[in-house]
Amino acid sequence: MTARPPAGAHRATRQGRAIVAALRASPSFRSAQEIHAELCAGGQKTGLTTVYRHLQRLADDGAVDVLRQPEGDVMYRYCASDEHHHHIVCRECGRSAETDCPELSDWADRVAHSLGYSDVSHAVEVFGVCADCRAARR
Amino acid sequence: MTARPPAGAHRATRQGRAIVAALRASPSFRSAQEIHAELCAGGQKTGLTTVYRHLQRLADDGAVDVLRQPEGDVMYRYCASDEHHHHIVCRECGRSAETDCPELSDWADRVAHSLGYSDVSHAVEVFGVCADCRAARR
DNA sequence: GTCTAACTGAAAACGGTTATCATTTCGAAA
DNA sequence: TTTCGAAATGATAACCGTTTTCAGTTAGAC
Ligand SMILES: [Mn+2]
Ligand SMILES: [Mn+2]
Ligand SMILES: [Zn+2]
Ligand SMILES: [Zn+2]
Repeated sequence: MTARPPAGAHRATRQGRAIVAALRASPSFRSAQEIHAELCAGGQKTGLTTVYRHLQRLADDGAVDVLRQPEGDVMYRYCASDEHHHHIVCRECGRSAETDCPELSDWADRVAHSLGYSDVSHAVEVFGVCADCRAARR
Repeated sequence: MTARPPAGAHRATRQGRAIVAALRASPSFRSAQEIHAELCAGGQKTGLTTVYRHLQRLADDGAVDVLRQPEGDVMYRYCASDEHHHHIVCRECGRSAETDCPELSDWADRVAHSLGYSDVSHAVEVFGVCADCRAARR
């Protein structure tokens, strides 16, 4: 009886490394299509499907944060922190910064419970214009 | 010279009234497709395109609030208040309640400015399980 | 009643994402 | 080092909510 491998681990591939590298190199949230285009342009041939698959798994594993823009596109960013936190995203260039949110969690819990809701979670995104973009404007 | 009408006002139609009525009657956020199905089931023949058009205009006019669910579908709800506010949405049935957010605005402004961002806006949705759904569970 | 811009809705187009499936590749075990 | 099955890949097609198109209908000002 040939005891087969555990079957469940991730395998190291050129494409996976390239996708993680692209995410790590960017201070902004990026879409699957942007990453795909970037890899192709840089000579790293990779299927769009594969990019989607890796981003999805990275998100499931909690390695990247997912942001759904007001327009609907889903964007990903490699996060410095693995704690729960939120982002401030530049409306013009996409650059984002992270911030924690103790007061926010308290507020959400308090309000939700007072209205009879349990199992509370919250989604917060703050948008603005970053210093660079403001300078470039004028 | 026949002075033509102002050209810009909205016209009263059976379909428009039905859509507004459906929104007003619901305490939950509803999708365009849900509203369309409801109208058709109730004998109010209406094109899906028309539902989308009315919801879009109502949203532009600020008469309804727009919520993009984590899964991506866009949902609409007729709002009681025209002030800036946020929602607590039941993950199971969609029922929502409104809440204001003075502390939240302060938090967002403070954090954003400290990171160099201006023209700050924020999007917040709180999710939970409402009392009815919690009761129905067990 | 006339007239025109607003409105309607069936059908086709759109665009991002996911499913399919034949093929390739990784890597644990032999 | 060779083997071999699960994991990964990627071209293609399907999906699905939404938007566009366009020919026909209708509200409502005159
Ligand atoms: Mn983050
Ligand atoms: Mn509201
Ligand atoms: Zn910027
Ligand atoms: Zn509920």
